Amino acid sequence: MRLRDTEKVQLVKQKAIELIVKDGLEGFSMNKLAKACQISVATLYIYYKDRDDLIVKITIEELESMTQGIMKDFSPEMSFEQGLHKQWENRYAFAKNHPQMNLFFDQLRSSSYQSTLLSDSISAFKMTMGQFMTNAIERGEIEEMPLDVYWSIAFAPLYNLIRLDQEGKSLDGSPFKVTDAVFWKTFDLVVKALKK
Amino acid sequence: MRLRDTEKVQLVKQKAIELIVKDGLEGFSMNKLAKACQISVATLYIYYKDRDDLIVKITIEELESMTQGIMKDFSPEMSFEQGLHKQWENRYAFAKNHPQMNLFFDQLRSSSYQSTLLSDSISAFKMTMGQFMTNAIERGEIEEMPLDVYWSIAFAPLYNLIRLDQEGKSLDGSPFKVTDAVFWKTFDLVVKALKK
DNA sequence: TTGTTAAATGAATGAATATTTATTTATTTT
DNA sequence: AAAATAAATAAATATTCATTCATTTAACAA
Repeated sequence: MRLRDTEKVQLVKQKAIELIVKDGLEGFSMNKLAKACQISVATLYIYYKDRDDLIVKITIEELESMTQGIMKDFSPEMSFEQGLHKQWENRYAFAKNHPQMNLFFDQLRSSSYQSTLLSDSISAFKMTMGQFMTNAIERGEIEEMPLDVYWSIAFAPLYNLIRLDQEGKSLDGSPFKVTDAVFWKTFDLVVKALKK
Repeated sequence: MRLRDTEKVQLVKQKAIELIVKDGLEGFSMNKLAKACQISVATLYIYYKDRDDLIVKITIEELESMTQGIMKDFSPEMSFEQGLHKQWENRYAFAKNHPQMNLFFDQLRSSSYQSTLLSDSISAFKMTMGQFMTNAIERGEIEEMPLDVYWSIAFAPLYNLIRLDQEGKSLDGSPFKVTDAVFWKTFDLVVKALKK
């Protein structure tokens, strides 16, 4: 029995993400991926059943790594301001350490894979986040509101900042990097919106 | 001289948007588009120079229609709360009347067309929006903050709500439609965040 | 009616795509 | 060292892609 070359397997995963971020799913092909890894296309079909399988499996792995990163040291029992701060911290850190991840997920969110992937697998994660909000409301820390309203205010501004930062330019076209100051200033305003 | 069939031209535009929203740019092809319109592929090459030209021209037209819709009855001289309310109203109305548009632009934002399209053409529009914020700060209606922070708080929650609405399901998986009440509740919280 | 012009077409083109095949290579087990 | 097994490959296949070509069709001008 010959062993599967784990370095090669890792390389495939990494290059796939790179290529999809660079060219979009539209410009991503099995042949290009093989060439980028300097391996035979056929090898890809040993690792994965087909193109779809490759994309789905890689995405699920990355999703899991991301939820893990986001949940680090977080508990739905934390106080509202502590908990939300931790969430912002974790998401900020993850975006910095995995600069391609948000772009990668953007690709999948705006593709035919969305329904398969992004809606299903994260349900446990979402439950926890829902619980956190419910607790905060019950404690009277924030106003009562639907989960979707909460989520839209609590996180949409954060991801918009991260996106602008990674695109590297501000809305007026000038160069742009999110500083810690700007980031936490935004956080303060979000807390102001939600707190009772 | 035979006249170009304007109904056919319109059909091509509409079906192109439909297909891109459904399958992504990745799954969009000239042959599929022709088949969907029940015309010859060659006809597409009478209307448009090539695939790129088709995508770019259609996008520019839709962008113009959208900025027009968003700017209706708005002026950067309006008071902060009135002006932002009008912006939310216009964007909400546009999203309702053109349910595919946000999804369509999402496709392009996460593609190689982004730099060509979404950064260039809207600059006048962005200038106006920047002016509106600057005025609000000068009048002391809102706190001082960078444009990107303002934008992230003022509009990212809105678009997140619209997206959830159009996906038709809430974060916990239950069916979801944005009601006027939910929409304006979110608006109130956003105003609360920004106002001095 | 006839000629002119561009719209519209069906059927090709070659290039790129995903996937499969037959074969070779490396590693473990006997 | 030989047999067994799966990894890895190079080369082929069938399909889909964007684009073009030769031809027909419709509308107007003479």
